[in-house]
Amino acid sequence: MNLDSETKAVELPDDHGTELRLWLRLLTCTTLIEGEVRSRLREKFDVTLPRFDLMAQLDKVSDGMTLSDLSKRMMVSNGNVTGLVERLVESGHLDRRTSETDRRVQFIRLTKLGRAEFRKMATEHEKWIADVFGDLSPKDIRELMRLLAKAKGSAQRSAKARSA
Amino acid sequence: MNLDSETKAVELPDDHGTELRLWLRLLTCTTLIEGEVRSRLREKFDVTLPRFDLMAQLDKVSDGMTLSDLSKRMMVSNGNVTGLVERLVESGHLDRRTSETDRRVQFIRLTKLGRAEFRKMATEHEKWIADVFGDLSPKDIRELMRLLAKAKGSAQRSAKARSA
DNA sequence: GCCAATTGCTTGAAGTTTAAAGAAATTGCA
DNA sequence: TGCAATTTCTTTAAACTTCAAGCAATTGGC
Repeated sequence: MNLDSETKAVELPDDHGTELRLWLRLLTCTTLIEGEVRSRLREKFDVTLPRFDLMAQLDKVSDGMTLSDLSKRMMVSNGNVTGLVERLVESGHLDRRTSETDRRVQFIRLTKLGRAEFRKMATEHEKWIADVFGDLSPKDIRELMRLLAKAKGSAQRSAKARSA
Repeated sequence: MNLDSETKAVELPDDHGTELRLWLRLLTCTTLIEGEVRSRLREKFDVTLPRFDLMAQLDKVSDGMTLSDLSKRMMVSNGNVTGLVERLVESGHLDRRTSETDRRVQFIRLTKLGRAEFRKMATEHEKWIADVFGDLSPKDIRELMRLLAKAKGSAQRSAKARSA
């Protein structure tokens, strides 16, 4: 009887505990910060996080974006974006225009109102985030950025391998 | 005229850009992994992520947990947990029992079926996560753990300061 | 013991989210 | 050209989520 291999098999049926703990910690951090941002957005601006996120994507460009672009960037489903855009057009923050060369395509832009309101929120938002990470040194931040970039690459590789 | 202070004021109206980029990267990582886990859970086990998360909390304990405990640990609202538990009791995965000493309190446990199914899923889940972080060295993982712990502490401090 | 405050949970409304199916338009290829 | 794939977007159903209001039970002064 091979005691070594027996013991190993029982105690280390592949030790993936550290990765799991890492994932849970990552998730906890994100959930915590997301909840905080959500609360503050509601409290100070009476706006939901998804709407803020959508406007943030649109604020980056001047000439509009299609629904598909939005759903890819926000990493949510197409149908989801349809509904969000609908409500934001309704409230006067967004402007939708059908493409002249491809009638399936809708270009979405921030209205003047939408951009003005977003800019106000974004300024505050940036301060909140700075405060949230206030205990981290510049070096900590650089290191986190680097490691998260590596993690992102790894996760993309893993996701791609599955769907292939 | 003081050129220095002028320039500074224009170019650095508080530079919080790095923190914001860090937050977006953190969020992207989490969203990416979460989406991957969600897909695989649905695909292989036909279960939703929230249900898996809830069962994961209950699997840690043998003698059950109250709804409040669950909502605190999962960092979601009370009403949310009520609905989730309801559906999982319905499907035979959970068991609810009213406390004898405090009739407001409900103790929730995994049924035999629930625990068996969860264990199967958890084994697979752990492998997925190990693969997701597969490109990271043990040292990378240790560093990420450390920095995320620091970030979590910082975020908690920030959240607490606001609500105070 | 009384009763205001607190705690545990549920409910209802509004919104977000996904997955899946489908409609409309365009593209590419034989 | 013809028409099968593809792309873009919408729709639908079910589930998830939050917030706020509310109910019932318990607790902590007094």
